[in-house]
Amino acid sequence: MDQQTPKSSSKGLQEIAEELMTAIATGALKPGQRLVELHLCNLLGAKRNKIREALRRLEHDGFVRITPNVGAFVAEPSRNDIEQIYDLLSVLDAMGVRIATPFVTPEQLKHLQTLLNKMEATTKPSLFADYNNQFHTLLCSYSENSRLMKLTENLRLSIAAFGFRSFFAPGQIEASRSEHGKLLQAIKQNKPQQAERIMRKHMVNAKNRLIKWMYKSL
Amino acid sequence: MDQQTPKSSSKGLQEIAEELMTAIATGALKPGQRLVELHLCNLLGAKRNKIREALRRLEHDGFVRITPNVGAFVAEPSRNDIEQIYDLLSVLDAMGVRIATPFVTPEQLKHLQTLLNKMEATTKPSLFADYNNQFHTLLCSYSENSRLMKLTENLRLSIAAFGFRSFFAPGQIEASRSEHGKLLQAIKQNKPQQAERIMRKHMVNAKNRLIKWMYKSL
DNA sequence: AGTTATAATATTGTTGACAATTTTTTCTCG
DNA sequence: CGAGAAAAAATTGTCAACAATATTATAACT
Repeated sequence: MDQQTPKSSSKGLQEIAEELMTAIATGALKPGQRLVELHLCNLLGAKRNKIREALRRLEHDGFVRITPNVGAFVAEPSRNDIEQIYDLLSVLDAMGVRIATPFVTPEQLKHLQTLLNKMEATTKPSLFADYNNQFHTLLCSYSENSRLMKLTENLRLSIAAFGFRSFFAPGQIEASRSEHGKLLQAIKQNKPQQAERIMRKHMVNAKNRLIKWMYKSL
Repeated sequence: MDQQTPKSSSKGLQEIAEELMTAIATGALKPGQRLVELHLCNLLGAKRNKIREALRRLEHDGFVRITPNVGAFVAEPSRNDIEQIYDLLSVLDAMGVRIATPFVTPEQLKHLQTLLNKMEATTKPSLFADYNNQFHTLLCSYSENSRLMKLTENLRLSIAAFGFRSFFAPGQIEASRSEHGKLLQAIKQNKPQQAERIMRKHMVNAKNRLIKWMYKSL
């Protein structure tokens, strides 16, 4: 009768996968950590088959590494992995803003500005990183390309566990702010190509800042 | 004892998923067609749990649509879906060629040229489309970004079932040839940015040609 | 004949049990 | 005490049976 029963019974695959992803992204599950199916079962209140499927999906999306007959482990992204992910994000986010720019409404602009304001008001790196993610995600959503959205969300999550680290380096928060400012201006002036260029540069810079900071001893 | 047993026993998830994807891509499984788990079981010689997991992955990657308690159906990409996929491919393939260009070896260039030659020699649309896919895939592989590779392969497969149709339109094969020629030249001359631009334009053109052809009655 | 209710079948969803394998612990011997 | 073998426990992989639901076929009625 009722069209949309509120997913009455147990948790769905999507939910479980998301919970696991955020647990990995927030660092509750640490890189290299072993993921025992039964533990996840009573941790998330789900049956083993569901956990199993979720783990396979997470492997496919690069969040965990599965060794046959041994088990699943939280992925430990190498430097190369990080660079790959940022390279992908740079062109995808840039594409997003290019497509979105001509259609951004004043309200949406306001939301973006609000997030930038919040970023102005904070100096705490982890919080700043959170707003930063929200900004990029929101902006990307305005492109109305659901596939692009899913891809970028996944990529962002997969580096969330350590992407925030670059904001600990001195001067990086300021640099990020300034780049975001320029970006928003290009959007306001309805210049898609310029916005795309700025975004791409911004993400490449972010990549370089993070790499430099993480591997600064070398 | 032996380090690498050759996947002795039954089929793995990866295999099953790939078989299903190619079956969808080649049109052996048609858009909208219902996929009954038991049928796939004795079709692929796999157990239901494996089929199940494979279907879930395929749903996640956009190859099938799953309705709870009802089942899985081969996806029927809408015009919007097709545009989304081509838009993604245009920036991803372009990124691939940009990264690859500075590192392409003479041998790799030769392989690419060989494929272009084959494309010169054929006028059969489906065969042309096949070589076309091989060309793009091979070129993308030279970027050495495994994530990019996986993404573009999936995207290409997900439109393979009808992407070839545009080559039935008069003049489209020739247009594609000329664009590929320019692209290879830019690569030979080690001009990454130019190659990137050409690739992007090429993919946008391909998108427009396909859309125009598929929805020409409108 | 056409339409609706009812039964039969088919299909998906879920669960627990068991086999195969790996990991940990214990035990034995030098 | 340490190394290595043997036993125990833990974990993953697999499967078949069952429940819940949807689809199809049949029957009853107008």
